[in-house]
Amino acid sequence: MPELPEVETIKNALVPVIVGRKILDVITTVPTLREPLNQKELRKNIHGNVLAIRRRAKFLIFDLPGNNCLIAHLGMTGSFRVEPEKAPLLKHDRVVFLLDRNEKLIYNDIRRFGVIKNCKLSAPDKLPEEFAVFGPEPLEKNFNARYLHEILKRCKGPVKPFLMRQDIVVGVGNIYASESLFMAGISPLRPGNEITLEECKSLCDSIKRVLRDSIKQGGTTISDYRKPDGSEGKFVLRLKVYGRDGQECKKAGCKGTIEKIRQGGRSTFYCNQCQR
DNA sequence: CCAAATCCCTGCGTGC
DNA sequence: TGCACGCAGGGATTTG
Repeated sequence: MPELPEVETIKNALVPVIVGRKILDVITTVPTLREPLNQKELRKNIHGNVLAIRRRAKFLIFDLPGNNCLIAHLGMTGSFRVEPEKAPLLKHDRVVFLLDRNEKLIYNDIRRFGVIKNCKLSAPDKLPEEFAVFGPEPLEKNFNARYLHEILKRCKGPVKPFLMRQDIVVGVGNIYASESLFMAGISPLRPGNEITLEECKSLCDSIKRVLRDSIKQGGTTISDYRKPDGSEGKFVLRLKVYGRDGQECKKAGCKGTIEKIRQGGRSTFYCNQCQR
């Protein structure tokens, strides 16, 4: 569930609380998340001052001394919170980072689809080598109509699943893919290679607007997602199609109905009238 | 080579 | 009330 706006919101909340603090120790409570949790490796490398917290794609990067960093991916149900050292652990608390000033940073993940690991960077400010496969950040200038058109013209299948591919553009998940296509008035069923440069411009702009608007609202809370302070993101109130199957289209003057279909094993929501 | 299907995991809602 | 089942979806892996 956490897509780019949710991860960005979490980063923004963690920066003032965590940057400059010292990690003293790491405790794991389960052997694996999506990948095995290597407690030995984590304890050895994840310690010292947190120099910065960055986001790339749906990953958080906690920069540490010695070009070490902690990589965190929240999967579907991951969350972070800060508590006093003595506070009891809750169900599904998977990794605990002991901090200075008698506090701890806790990673909770019901379904264990997340990733917590350490990584050595080639230089400060560099990204982990495994991130080389990622496409552009959707809010950066190198994600634009010309780029998207160039990619999509090689995509024969329906456009929507391609928007969720992290090697094409990062950070767009199931919710924002549906919402962006609605805003652009493009059907999720349209073959990628039939989408014109002009439509790519519209789609590109829509992706940027939807993501920026959601970040402003603190992300989308559907069920599990919470900001680190426990509050909910407000973008759910602005969703136009996601989760609205059977309801009226919200576009002014449109008499369409929101449909729900399955694409690539995921639900897609779209208006049967104003998305062509 | 590309795309669709499957799997990982837990909680929740539904129908019988 | 309880149980079986489907669904939620990020992403790696498998299958077609």
